[in-house]
Amino acid sequence: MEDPARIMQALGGVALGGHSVQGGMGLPPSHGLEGADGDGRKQDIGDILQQIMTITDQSLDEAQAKKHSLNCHRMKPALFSVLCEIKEKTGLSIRGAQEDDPPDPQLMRLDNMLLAEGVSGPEKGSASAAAAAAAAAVGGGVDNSVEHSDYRAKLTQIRQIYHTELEKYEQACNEFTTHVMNLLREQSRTRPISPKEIERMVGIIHRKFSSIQMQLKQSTCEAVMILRSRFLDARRKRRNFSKQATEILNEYFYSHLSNPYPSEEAKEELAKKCQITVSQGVGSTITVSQVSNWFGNKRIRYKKNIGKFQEEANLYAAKTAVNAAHAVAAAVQNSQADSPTTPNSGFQMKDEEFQMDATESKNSLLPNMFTGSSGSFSLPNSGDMFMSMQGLNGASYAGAQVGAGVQSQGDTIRHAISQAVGYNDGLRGHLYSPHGLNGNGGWHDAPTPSSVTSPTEGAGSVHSDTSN
DNA sequence: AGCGATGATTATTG
DNA sequence: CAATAATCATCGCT
Repeated sequence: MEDPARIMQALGGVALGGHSVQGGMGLPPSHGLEGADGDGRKQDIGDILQQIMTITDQSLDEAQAKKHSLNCHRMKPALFSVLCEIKEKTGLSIRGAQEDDPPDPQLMRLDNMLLAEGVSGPEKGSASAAAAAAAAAVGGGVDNSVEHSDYRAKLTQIRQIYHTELEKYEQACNEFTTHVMNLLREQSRTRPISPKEIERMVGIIHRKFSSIQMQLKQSTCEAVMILRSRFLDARRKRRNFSKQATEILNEYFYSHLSNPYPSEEAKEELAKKCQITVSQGVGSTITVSQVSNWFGNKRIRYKKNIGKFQEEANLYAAKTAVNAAHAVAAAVQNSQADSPTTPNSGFQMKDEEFQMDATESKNSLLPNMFTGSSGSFSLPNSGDMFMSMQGLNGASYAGAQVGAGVQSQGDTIRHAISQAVGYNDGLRGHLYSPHGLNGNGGWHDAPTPSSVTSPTEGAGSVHSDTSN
């Protein structure tokens, strides 16, 4: 183990691609020829060895000259035999030092992790593609939306650094190996070096470099772990959705109250819509999985305490109702002649809001209301819609035909109204009636709210309630 | 600080 | 595997 170590020491000046490798190469300081005997020749040998050692530190010309003089030295044959002798004696220790490299379990662990994290592994195509793959691998899902861009970018960075470093080390290793081999071959003329020893040398160099690589891998792993934990922490650190986003989600929720389970496409659309709406602002972007979370939370919380959400339900139901009404009105052109209520007041005061809603949601909201949920949207009942509108405005419904207004409590009244409307509607019971979830409290079995269930029953009782 | 609202995570279930 | 239910952790307000 000594020979090679010294040689490496002698070659220590070789540049390693500009990278410090101090950690990996724990080279022992050079002592003299510790085990050498033969005091008489020791001095001579020491001198010559010294010359050999310093060869590499000198310019080529000098080195050539020195080598030449060495080779022509009269003592050369003697020295050679002496070296052979010494070598024979130390040969045993060399054999003993022969270490095979068992697949280091830790290295394998690191490799596996890097592979799993997408840091190592096949370098496919562009960096962005690789980054995407990496992100997908980490996310463990199809959730490769904008939210992860930060994470992805950092992971890509790590990946790039890792690969460049790895490349550099590999290159340095190769250079170093060839350099050493050349030197050894060269020196084999001055001292006995068998090809086997060169081979062994190469092996040792490779081991050294692979230990450096392991360090690199380790630190890369650490970096990924840190990045990951930060990322997870950041995810836990929630940010409330923007008002508009919540609005959009709520609109969908309450307009699909009978079956508030948006399909994957619907979720995507909602997420997209939320992004667009919030795009300019600093507001958080919303992902599909966040939409899923939101609906999950919303369903459970709504079901848990319908009362608490009633006001909100009315609000959004009315909103969509306004949309619907407006659309219907536009389509049918003032066919509300029958309407028992006074359409104008309630209708118009919401109009401006409608404008806004209509522009931002005309594509999905209306179709949902009419096709998605009820299938039929016979007009005659539009009066109910106006009723609900007024109710939610809180202001003007009092004078309207629903006499219940006597009680000042707006909430209860709105609740009652909503129930009444929920039962009557031509827009189908799901509009925002809590009865949308079958009396048992579950949505599960009613994916397709058999809609046309005529308003016959229910309506009566509820109505009577309200009017009293 | 306390508290409710709310987004996210976890465990359970069919 | 998606939905639910429970729980966690933070936000926003008072």
